[in-house]
Amino acid sequence: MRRIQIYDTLSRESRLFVPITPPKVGLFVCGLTPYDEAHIGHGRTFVTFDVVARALRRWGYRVFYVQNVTNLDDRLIQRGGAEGTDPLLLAERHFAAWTGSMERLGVRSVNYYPFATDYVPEIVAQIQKLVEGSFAYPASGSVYYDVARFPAYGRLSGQKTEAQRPGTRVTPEAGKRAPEDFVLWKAATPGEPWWESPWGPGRPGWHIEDTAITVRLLGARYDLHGGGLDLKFPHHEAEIAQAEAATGESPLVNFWMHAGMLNLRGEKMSKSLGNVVRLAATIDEAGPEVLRFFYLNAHYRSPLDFVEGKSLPEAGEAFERWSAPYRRLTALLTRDGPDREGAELPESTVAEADDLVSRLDEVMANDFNTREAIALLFGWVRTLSVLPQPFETLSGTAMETLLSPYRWSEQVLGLPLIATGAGPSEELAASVRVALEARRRARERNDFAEADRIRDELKAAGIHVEDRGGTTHWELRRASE
RNA sequence: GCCAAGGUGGCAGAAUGGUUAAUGCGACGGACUGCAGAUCCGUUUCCUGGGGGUUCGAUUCCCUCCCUUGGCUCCA
Repeated sequence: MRRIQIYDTLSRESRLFVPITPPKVGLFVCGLTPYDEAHIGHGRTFVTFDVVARALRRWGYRVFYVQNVTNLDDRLIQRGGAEGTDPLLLAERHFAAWTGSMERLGVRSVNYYPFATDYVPEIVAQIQKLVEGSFAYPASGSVYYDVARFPAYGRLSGQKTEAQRPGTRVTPEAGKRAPEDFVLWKAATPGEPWWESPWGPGRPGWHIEDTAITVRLLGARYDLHGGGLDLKFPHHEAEIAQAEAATGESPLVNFWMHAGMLNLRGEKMSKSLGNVVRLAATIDEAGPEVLRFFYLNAHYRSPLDFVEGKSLPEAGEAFERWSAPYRRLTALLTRDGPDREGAELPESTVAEADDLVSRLDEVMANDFNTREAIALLFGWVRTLSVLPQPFETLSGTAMETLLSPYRWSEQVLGLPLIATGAGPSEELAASVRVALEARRRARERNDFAEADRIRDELKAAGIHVEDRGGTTHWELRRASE
């Protein structure tokens, strides 16, 4: 199979990817806690791992992609309490909105979204194992992980434990033996959702759901674990400690992948700074393709800076040019069908297309370098724009050849998004034809004022008109562009 | 303070131990156009944070300093 290099954040190096049981690949990505609207930083992470799954599937792997949903935690309880809503219902609601955004962004590779509260028996069982193995201890109705019992704790993040870190102040929590110990099971508080357990009524801590879910669904060891860089410590550190101690197997995952943060004007988005850019609204404004293009226009591990009023318009310009040949070819094929008659391409062009597709696979196999892939595709845009034969003269087969690098992109990058709408309606097309015919006559009699008036009017209706050579082309564009 | 990831042209953002350091956006000039747009051609001069070191050669490897971002038990 293809040689795939993936950067593993635990070993801090790029390594050859070899699945535990090929062609199967287990992929787990930390999902989110749906206590509020998703922002564009969340979007980046999930588009990243969508592309990872798409690429691996293209290369013949059978990827089982699991992404958990923390549908109960402190924030949900707090928010629910403030709104007078059941936290579980609140989570449900935000989850629905969030998957809606994901769908629009073309994130479709997740196989299963397990909810934390559907895995309480697994969670309790795992905690029990940890208690039995003396990796965890109960204290006043809660259960804590005894970090001192797991020497590898801190290897992923390079963090030292509190004990090794003199001079830091930590507010001690009742019952904890050491400040770095984390809660596995939280004793119930009146009015909050709770489950029965050997330690009394309570609910799961934050970290435990992931390992209870992955041990159940992906096994004690699996191939890939993804998430935002901000989860590296303590969350992923805790996952390793929990799973490896509970199963006795190591390593929990072969490759840790962390997506870089999306910064807003150089600083992290956060509620307290009031600089959160909402995902759904951004998709509305810029269009899902442009946002997805923006994300993939940087390497997934690099920090990416988002500047309002600049980043997306810029990405929009680039995407427009990048996808223009695709749109023109697709329109012709849609109109005439794949069997349309016309000229074939010279051998050299066919070979060039094939070669490009292999190079695309190559750059993607190098730690999913989407930016490099996009750059290569821009080279194809140039090739197409200097092609001696106009698209209109080509056969359906020839057009498919020209589209083949874009087909690769549809499959792997998820761009352009396969259109969900049917395109302009026949009714609209007819009225545009009438308007353009009027404009043509106006131009014929050199009445350019009238011709431009018609063009401006169409533009206001979102119809972009271009005179290319002797013919006039038009297409629908988003009003904001 | 500790840990981690980064610092590349006007901006965004790749790559590489070695001839001219991608690609995009923007700007400028030209071709085409009634104009615009799109496209093409050209320009945007000696762009890899500072300083050391290794090397025939470093932007790439090592050390150090500075700066930015993230994490240090809420984080995608």
